Amino acid sequence: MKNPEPTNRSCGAGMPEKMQSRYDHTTAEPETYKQWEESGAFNPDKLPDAKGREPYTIIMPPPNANGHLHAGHAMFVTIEDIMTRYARMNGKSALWLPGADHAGFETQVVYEKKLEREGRTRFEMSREELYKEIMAFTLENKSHMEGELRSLGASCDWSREKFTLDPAVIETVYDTFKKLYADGLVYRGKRIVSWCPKHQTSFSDLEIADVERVDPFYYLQYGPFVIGTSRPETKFGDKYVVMHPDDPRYANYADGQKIELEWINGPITATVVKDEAIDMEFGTGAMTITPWHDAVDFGIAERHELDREQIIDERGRLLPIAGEFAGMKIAEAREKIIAKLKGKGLLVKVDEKYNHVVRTCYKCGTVIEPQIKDQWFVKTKPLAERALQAIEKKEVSFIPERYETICRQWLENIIDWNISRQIAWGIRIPAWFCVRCGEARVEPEIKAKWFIVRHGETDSNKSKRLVGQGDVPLNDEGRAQARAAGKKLKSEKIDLIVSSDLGRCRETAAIIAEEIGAEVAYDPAFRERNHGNLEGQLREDLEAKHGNLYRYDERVTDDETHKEVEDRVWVAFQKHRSAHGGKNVILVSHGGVIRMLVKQIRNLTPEDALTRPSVKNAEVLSVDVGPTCPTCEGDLYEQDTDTFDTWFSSGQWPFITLGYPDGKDFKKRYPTDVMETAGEIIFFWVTRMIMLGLYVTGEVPFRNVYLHGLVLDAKGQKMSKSKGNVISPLEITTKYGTDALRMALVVGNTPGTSLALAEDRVRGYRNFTTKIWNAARFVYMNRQGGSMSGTPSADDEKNLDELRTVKAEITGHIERSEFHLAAEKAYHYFWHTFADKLIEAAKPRLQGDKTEEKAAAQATLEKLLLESMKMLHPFMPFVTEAVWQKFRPGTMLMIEPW
RNA sequence: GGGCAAUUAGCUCAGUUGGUUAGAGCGUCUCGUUUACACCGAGAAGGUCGCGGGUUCGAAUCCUGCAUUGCCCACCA
Repeated sequence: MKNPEPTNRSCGAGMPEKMQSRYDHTTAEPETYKQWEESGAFNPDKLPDAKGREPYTIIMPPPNANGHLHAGHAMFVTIEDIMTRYARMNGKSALWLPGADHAGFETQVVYEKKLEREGRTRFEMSREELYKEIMAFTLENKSHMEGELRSLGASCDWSREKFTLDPAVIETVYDTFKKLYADGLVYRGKRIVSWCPKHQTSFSDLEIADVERVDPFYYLQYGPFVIGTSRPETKFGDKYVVMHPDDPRYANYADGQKIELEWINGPITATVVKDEAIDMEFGTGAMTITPWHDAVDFGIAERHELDREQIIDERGRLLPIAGEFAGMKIAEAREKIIAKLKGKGLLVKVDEKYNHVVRTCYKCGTVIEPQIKDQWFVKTKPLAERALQAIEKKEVSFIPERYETICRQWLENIIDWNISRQIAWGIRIPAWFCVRCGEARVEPEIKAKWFIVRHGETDSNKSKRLVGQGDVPLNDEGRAQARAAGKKLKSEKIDLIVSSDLGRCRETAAIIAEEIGAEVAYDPAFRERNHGNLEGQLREDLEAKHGNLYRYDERVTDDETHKEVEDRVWVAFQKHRSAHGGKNVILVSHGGVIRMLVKQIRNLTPEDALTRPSVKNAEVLSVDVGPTCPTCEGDLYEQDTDTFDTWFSSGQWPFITLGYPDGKDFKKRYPTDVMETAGEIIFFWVTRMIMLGLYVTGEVPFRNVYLHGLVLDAKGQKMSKSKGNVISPLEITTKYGTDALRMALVVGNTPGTSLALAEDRVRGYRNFTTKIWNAARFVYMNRQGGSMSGTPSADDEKNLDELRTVKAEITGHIERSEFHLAAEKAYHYFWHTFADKLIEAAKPRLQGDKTEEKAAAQATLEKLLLESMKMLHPFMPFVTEAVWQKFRPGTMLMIEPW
């Protein structure tokens, strides 16, 4: 139980203020932080003598704004804050620039889990809705995260804080992408990518976790060959059998030779291919290939220009090529396929305990299903070569040094970087595709936007009656739909609405116009198809009588053909387009009309146009008008829906945050002094910052890289939510104080190695905090109305000398980034020299009756104490500041000269 | 299959360029209710520095081999 202390105010006026007998970090820490922040001294431009100071800059690795800080964050805050505080006290213009990362994929995964708990899914939401919700979620978490950084004592300059989705950040990221594109270093390629069927996105190689598994391995009879596979479900399309050119067992077969053979779903023609990628030692030395779903096979197919067929869809189900197995999930299909093969006598043998490595999604553990997809890639070789040169020339140095080799080896073996992610949360890729031919263009000039909206629901729609040019009104649902569409379009700058003049479109257009405040022009050319005497009849009755109603240029009876609609509508559309030039226009029309409009816009075949699902009531399609496409002469585009891999933007963080290219900070502070971050993200982040920094600015982004290890639990195990051994830094600081946690994280922790965080250790440093407070209280108690002075004795001089020696050693340690040694030395000096020995030795002198002696002893103690506070301040900023201000009211230890 | 790191007191870890009796925190034991502090003080026990070789006047520290553990990388169907 806490013993109630009289408050300071209750002391009589004129009496020296007493120090409370116990230091209460829970109240002192937030107050002190507030005072620091309000003083403005986190901002180097507001430090005393700001102009004469030499720049010192650390860019904070932006924590993910999707949750709370973990122990690893506490580690980086501690180390970077030590660096910053020391630099500031040491007379530098110390800037520690904070930030927050939108963490694209990670955050979307977190948010999807939240949706799942609420019984929702992103696949039912529009991209915009999802983005908006995640943004709200992220901004809320971002502010929590910032509060947590404050409570850890981070002396960073909040006035310069950046978020990875700030407009200025996005602009620079776009500029970099454009530059890469112009230099031929970014390309769009049909390439095999690592696809997660659950998350519906592709990954870079770094996001794949290899897992060892035991699975059955099947030997199958493939014509005259026996092939081995652990994945029979991919074998449907296998029509190439590959072997090593030097394999004597297959010397009789020639490259290109055709062989007829019986396969899973009937006879096929197989082609022999000879390729050196084959390992003669493995299995039978012959294998069939599935280029669409395997990276090695893809490589072979590339070299020999072989056909590729997709067997498995994006959700992990078999496609029609699998015949009777189509639609099945892989696990289900595998057994059945094997059963069938066995039935046909094609199963030679099974090795039940085959040990192999399976590539899985690092987030959900789902087996990665390689797919061939169009993605954006960065050609990393030239960038990596430049980075290697810089490392070679020691323009960047690493602590610990071994990371230099690790980094170099990775850069030497780098492969192209897939930077597109199929998620909504992130920076959308500034590329547009020609809707006619699919050609990609980076940031074309968009002259206008067209939105095509189908009218809202009518009772006829609902009852499935054929209504063409008949004039029917919207029903209540239809009006609500129109209203919703209007609201959605509000943010677009619409100049004009063009509408069919039939009632249901008029009404829809009017409601939208009301929402967005634009004029409406009517044009009968956009009326629905004229159904002639079929008008008003039930669709199913007509289908029963006439068969398929979706015919292209053939009448059912006396109705208008789709082709005629197409011609009429396309002429009208083109006429309006030229009339309304650069305007943003909404076109309100009918299902049949939109179908034919889409056919023209996308250059679809009649069959494709007529079989695709119709647009829903009040559904909004959009298309951008851009420059004439050099390939097909179309000028309509739609923007890529993919977003950048989050590391593509954070890889540019140092120069972005400093305001490249013209910012004052950029000119003064780039390259920065230190990049301090977790060793585990060296490939994800550090190497990419070096590559992109050099590429964009011509200089390395930082001179030094300091990498810390993992923070483990007390038993030395990796913390993870699933293990339930996660230590929350906030719980620890609430219990023992931030100063104690910081000491526990820094003492005994060498750079690059992991640290087990045991609560006992934190408690030990909490005790140290108390020790500091009490020693200070003793010294304070003995001053009589203020600091005293007296001629120091020989012993005093010796003690002051010793302190100077210790301080010089600590300074050396800090300068060499040996924070663990510096902290321990300061700790040891304070407790076991200053408190245990020097205070005890001074007691008789203080209690004696010689005033001069007393004053000298007191003055020395005070000097030793305050110097100790300075030495300890970078490590334990809170308690040292509190003590300092008791002795030197009106000043701030944080900005005292070291 | 490669690469890297670690192996020091019961536990978690320091030990900077090789130099006198190898350190810290926590834990254990003994003593101490001395007016800064029991979230304390004084003291103690506890280590053949993973194992084997080598270099050296001298090795926890450098070299080499081995063992164990952990991490990273890698397209064997």
